[in-house]
Amino acid sequence: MALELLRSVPLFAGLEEEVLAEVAAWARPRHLGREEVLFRAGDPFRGFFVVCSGHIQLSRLASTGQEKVVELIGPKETFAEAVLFLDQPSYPVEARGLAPTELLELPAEPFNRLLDERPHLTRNLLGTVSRRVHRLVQDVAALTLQDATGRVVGYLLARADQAGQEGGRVSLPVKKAAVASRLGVQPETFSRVLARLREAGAIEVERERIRLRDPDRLAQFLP
Amino acid sequence: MALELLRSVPLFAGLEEEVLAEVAAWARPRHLGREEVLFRAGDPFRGFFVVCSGHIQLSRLASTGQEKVVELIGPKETFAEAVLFLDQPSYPVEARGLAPTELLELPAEPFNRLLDERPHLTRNLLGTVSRRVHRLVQDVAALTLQDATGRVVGYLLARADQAGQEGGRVSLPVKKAAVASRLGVQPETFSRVLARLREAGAIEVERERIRLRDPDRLAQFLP
DNA sequence: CGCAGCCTTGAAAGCTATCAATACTAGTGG
DNA sequence: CCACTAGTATTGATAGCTTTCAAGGCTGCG
Repeated sequence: MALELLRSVPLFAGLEEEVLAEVAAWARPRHLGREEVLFRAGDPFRGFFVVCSGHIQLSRLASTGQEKVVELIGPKETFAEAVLFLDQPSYPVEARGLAPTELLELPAEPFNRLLDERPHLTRNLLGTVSRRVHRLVQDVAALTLQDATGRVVGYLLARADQAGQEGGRVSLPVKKAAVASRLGVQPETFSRVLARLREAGAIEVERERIRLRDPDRLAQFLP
Repeated sequence: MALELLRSVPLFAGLEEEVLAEVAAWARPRHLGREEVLFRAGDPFRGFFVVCSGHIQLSRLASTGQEKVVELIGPKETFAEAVLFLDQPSYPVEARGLAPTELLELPAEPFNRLLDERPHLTRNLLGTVSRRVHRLVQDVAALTLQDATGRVVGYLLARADQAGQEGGRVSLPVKKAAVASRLGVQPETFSRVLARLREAGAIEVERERIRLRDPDRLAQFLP
């Protein structure tokens, strides 16, 4: 049920039940198949989204055909909220499903009105967008201050923290090429880095499951 | 005068005079010398800032001593607004003056209260932070999809648009090494790229002033 | 069983960083 | 007014990392 899910989304944390219900009433369920495009860069803004299950890839395309994955979005995460407030509301990236994915679409207009009535929601939204700024700044720094190995190690350690899985088990959310692009690396390089970490005894790789067998040794690969 | 300046800051655009006056009353003037540090990464958040004159460099330091300039802030621009809304309010970057700089510091607390009373201000703030997200996404994409030449050309063209100086005159806001770092390039590479563009007849360089003599030819250097 | 997609591995090329030296500028003090 | 100096920018040569191109291996599905 939509309401159930919304409650666990940080953006809606701490909201009164009635507000939550109102949001849920507006939310439009959407399904997205594997490799299916939700919107393209430049499309006019209609609303933003909450992921219920599955994974979304936000990417930017170069004129050469290359693409860079800007972000990978998983369950209970929102995306495109910041587009609401741009002067020219059009999506700056492309969104595509990486697997069969269930979404909720939150249309711009009713949400916009709700913001004016509910300061708490607005405050949450500012927090969400601000965290995104923070993460992007980290990404920019990582892309210039760290080499490929450093970025991969940083990603693994961050994911181990966040997932909180004991024993340092990390599982890549999507196919490796997408993670590689997210980290600003070619798939081949990503594979080679993992191989080197494995040979060094820092990790064990089995399919998309990675065990951080020696986090300290792993951390030594950071610049 | 502070009030005069605030009026021209996008963040405060369209606000009632009384609100503007209130903000101005709280604003604390600060002076920053060349290379003087305003705050370091990790310092507890006290407030955010408006640049009156001069230039600020926001940078992130690696453990190796290297630094990456995340953003260059000029007159009438604000920075660190997004830090207000992080769960753990501490500055994620270092701010340093690149020249003698006049600032206004807007302390967190009174501002926070004002936000709850003034939806318009909150809306502006969301717009400002969202634009920052947008720019950062562009930066991330540029760092991975374009080579050094592409990023320099992109920067020159963007600055020519924004400055709106006729005849395509661009002047670098600060010393070249800072601009280079902002673009994710070493100073030597930046110098070489400019030299190549000059030899190709696309630009003329004189000190920190650059003339875009042939924007079309310049654009051909983009990937 | 065979095919398609994904991942891995190898070799070579390209771009950028790094190290080093020189030119240049601006600000300082004689 | 000129010489000096420190900071800044340019240029050259080399090394290193990553990308690119190519081929082989693995897996899951029809």
